[in-house]
Amino acid sequence: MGTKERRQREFEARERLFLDAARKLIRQEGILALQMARLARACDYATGTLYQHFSAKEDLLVALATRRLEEHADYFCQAAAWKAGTRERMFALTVADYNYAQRHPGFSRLLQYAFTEVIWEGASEERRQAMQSALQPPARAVRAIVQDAIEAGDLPDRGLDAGALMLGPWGLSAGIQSMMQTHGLLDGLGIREPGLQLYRHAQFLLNGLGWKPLMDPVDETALAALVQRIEQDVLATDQSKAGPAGNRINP
Amino acid sequence: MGTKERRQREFEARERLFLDAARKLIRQEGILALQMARLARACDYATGTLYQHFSAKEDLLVALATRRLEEHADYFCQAAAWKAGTRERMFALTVADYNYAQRHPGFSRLLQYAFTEVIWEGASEERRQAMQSALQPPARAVRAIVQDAIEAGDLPDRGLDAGALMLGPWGLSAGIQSMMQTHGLLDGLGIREPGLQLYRHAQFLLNGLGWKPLMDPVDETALAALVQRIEQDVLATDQSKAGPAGNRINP
DNA sequence: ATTTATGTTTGAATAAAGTTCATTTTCTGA
DNA sequence: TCAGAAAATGAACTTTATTCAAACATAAAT
Repeated sequence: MGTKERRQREFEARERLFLDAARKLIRQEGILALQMARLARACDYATGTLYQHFSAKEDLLVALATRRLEEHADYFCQAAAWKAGTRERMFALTVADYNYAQRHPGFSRLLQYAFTEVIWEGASEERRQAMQSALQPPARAVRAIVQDAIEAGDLPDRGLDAGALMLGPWGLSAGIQSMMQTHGLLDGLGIREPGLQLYRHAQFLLNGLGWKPLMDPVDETALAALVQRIEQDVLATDQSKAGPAGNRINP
Repeated sequence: MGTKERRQREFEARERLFLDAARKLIRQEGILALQMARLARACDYATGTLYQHFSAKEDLLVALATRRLEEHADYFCQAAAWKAGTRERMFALTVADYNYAQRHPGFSRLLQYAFTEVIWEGASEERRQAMQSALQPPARAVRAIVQDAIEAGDLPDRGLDAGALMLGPWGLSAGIQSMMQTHGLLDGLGIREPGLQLYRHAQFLLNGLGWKPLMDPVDETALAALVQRIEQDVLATDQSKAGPAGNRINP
C-alpha cells in the first residue's frame, strides 16, 4: 500500500514547485507583485490547487522564507563547524549571515517581511511551527559554540544560558542588516559602510563578553583579513556565485 | 493674504485628525484591518479627501509611523539630556527605547512594518524624507553623548565616527526588539527574558567599546537598580501611563 | 469489468479593498 | 453678486485574494 506515500511525495514535490516558482516571480518583480493566480498559472495548476497547499498568501510567504532559511542554515552551520578557535567560529557566523544576505538580498527582505506581525500572524500555525523547526539547527550550532567556548575557558562561565548569550550577536546582526535593507535610511543618518560597522560591533560585543582571544575591531586590516580568511576557508562551497565581491567587507 | 496660510493650517489639522483616527483604528483592530474608506468615514470625510493627503495606504502608514516616532523621540531625547555620566546616559537610551516599546506595542509593530521594503517603497518620497527628518534629533542626541564621552575620556578615541559607534547599540536594540515582536519566536528557541538579555547585551557592548565606567551585566540586582533609577529619574514624565509594570525589566 | 466511494482539481464567481475621477459643492477675490 | 478656481465627494472602477459547486480521477469493492 504505497499509494498514499506516493501521493504524499507528489504533493510535496508540487509544493516545492510552487515555492520555486514563487521565488522566481518575486525575484523578477518583487514581493508586492506576487499574485496567487499568476503563480498557479505559471505552474500550470488552477488557483484552487495552490490553496490546497497554502492557507493564504501570508502562509506561502512564510513557507518560502522557511525554505530559503533552510538553505541558508546549511551554509550557516558550515561556519559553525569550522575547525578554528571558538571566537573565530562565533564571528564566522556573523560573516556567513551577512555574506549570504549580501548575495541574496531578496532573502533578507523576505525574512524581514515574514517576521512582520501582519504576515506572521496571517500564516497558519503549522507554517510558523515549520519556521521554528528550521531555526533549531542553527540555534543548536550557536549553542554548541558557546558551550565549547565555556569549556575551553575562552568565555567566562557566568552561569548565563547559551540561548541568552547568542541573542546578543544574533540581534545585533539582524538589527543592523534590517536597517541596511531600508533604502536610504542609514545614508540619511550619515552612517557609512554599515557592513564594516556590523563586523566591528560584532567584535566589540565579543570583547565585551570577554570572549578570548580579544581583538581590536578598529584595526581594519586585521578585520578584513579575518573576514577574507573566513570567506575562503569556510564559505567557499558555492564560489561560483560568490563572484569578485565575495571577499569585500562592504561591496 | 492670510487665506492661504489658514488653508494650510486647516489642511495640516485634518492630516493630524486622519492620523489620530488611524492610530485609534489600528489600536482597536490591528494594522491589517485598517481600511482607507472606513478611516475616511470615521473622520466624516470622503475617501477621495484622504487621498488628498496620502498617495497610498503605505504612504499613510509611513506618515503615522513618523508621527509616532516624533513623540517617541521627545521621550528619547530626554534620556539623552539626563544629567549623569555618559555611559549611564547612553544606556538610558536603550532603556527609554525598550520602555516605550513595551508600553506602546503597536508602535514597534508599526515601525517594523513601515521599514519593510513593501511599505517603505510604497510610500512617497516626501514621506520617506519626513521619516528621515524625524530620525535626525535622536541621532543628534546620540552623537552628542558619544562626543561627550570621548571628550570626557570615558570612551577611547579610536578615530571612529560617532554615527558608526551608535549603530551598534541601536542595531542591537532594534534587532532584539524586532525578534521579540514575532510571536513565539524566542520562546520556541528557548530564550527566556529577552528584555533582561537586551539590557545585558547593551552593557556587554558598551564594555566592549571600553566605555567607562565598566559594569558587570551579570549582576542582575545592580542592573535592575540602574534601570529603575533611569525610569524614575528620566522617564517619569508620563507616570500615569507607566503603571506598575513600568519599572520591571521583563514584564 | 462495473460500480461505488473517496479524494482531487478546476476556474468562474465572489468578495473585499484600494484607487480614481466626473460631478457637485464650497470658497475666494473682484 | 458672480465668475472662476479649488476642494470635496462617493459611486464606479480595478485589482486580487479566496471560495466552492461541479467535473474529474483514482482506488476499493462486488
